[in-house]
Amino acid sequence: MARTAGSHSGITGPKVRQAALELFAKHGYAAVSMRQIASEVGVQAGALYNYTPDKQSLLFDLMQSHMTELMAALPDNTADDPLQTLEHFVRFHMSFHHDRPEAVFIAYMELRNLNEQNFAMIEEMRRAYEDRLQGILIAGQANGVWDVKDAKIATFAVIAMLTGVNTWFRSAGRLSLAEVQDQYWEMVRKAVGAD
Amino acid sequence: MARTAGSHSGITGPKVRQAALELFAKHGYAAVSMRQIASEVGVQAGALYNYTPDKQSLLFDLMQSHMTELMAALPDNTADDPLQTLEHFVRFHMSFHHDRPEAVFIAYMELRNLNEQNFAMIEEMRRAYEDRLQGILIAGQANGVWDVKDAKIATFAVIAMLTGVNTWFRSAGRLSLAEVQDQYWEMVRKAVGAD
DNA sequence: CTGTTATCTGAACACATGTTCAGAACCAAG
DNA sequence: CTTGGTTCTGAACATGTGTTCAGATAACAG
Repeated sequence: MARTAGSHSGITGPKVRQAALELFAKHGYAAVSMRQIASEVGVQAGALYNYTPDKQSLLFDLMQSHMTELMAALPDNTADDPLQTLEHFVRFHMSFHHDRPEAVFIAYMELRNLNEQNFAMIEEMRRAYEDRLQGILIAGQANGVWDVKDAKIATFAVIAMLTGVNTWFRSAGRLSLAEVQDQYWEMVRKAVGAD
Repeated sequence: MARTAGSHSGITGPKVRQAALELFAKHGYAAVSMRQIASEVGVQAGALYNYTPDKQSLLFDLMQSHMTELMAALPDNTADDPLQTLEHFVRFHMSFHHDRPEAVFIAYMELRNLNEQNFAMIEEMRRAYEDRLQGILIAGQANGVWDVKDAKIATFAVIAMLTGVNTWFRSAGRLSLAEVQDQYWEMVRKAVGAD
């Protein structure tokens, strides 16, 4: 019969993930204890093990969810012309990352705390994401829309530049996200040599 | 029992720093124990306290040394024209960071493990470094050498882009550092709108 | 109400943590 | 060889670690 028994699985589960997300982002995976997470949730440490087999899986699940969401949200790019596609990518990357600073932070900082298998899986998803940008850059190069010497290098450069925004941008600052997006898009457009 | 040494302050001291540098860079500050560092040095944990008052100071010293070296090595830029100054900055940043990947990694990843005072000091040094680039960008803007909408944003963008190289560049790869420097310089030059 | 079952507590386990310190081991000078 | 000072060991301290599990607790079905 329909599950529904005694309690708060539907509430506690998400709370555990949320607490882990915030604490890992703030203090780092290694510096956060299961007891701290439990305390944030309002529960004893043992109860966490109803929701994750171990601490490592908790980290991995957060990172995997993030990367899966990222890939799913990434706009398709078979239709438009390369310049528009690149612009969409730039704006998408910035707004998606802006909306989930903790997950982004963890995805970049905690790679070394994944075990070998988990690391390989996340790394492959990251590569798939980078490949999407690289594909766009190659397409525009083939069409003569812009001029990049090495698509791989340009890919790294653009992603690093865009992701870096998360380290300083605050919604309460002097610029809105839209303004920052405009300026970054202009820099990217110029950097690849598009008019 | 068999002890190893007698008066090795001049040897053990640097060894402690080196071991801490490597281990912190590889596993993260919080994930590394004093006993691991000691073992790398070939000594018992207690002996480390002849060289550092505590673990926190060990981290801070590494970061402070790195930032001090960075500022000291940064070429002066009062003489040249802005375009050349910017090019020097770009090439300098890339080669300096390339030469000390562990220190760079630590300087970016372990900020949150500094206590409040230490964090403030490192953060100020970082700001001073960024200000140097910002100064260059403003000077070139004033001279009409290039066109950047917002010098602060351009500063962040350029630094993020350049520092990102450390995450993927390997000397054994298909490109030399010089080639990568050339390409990044071209992208930066175009991004700021210089001919 | 009773019976069932998912959820949680609280204690325990075995081991790791940063740090301290008395005393041993060592080196160099006299 | 003796003395003096530096460097290191080995054990200890108090606390924290991830994880397990028997049993208490709560929510539902009948």
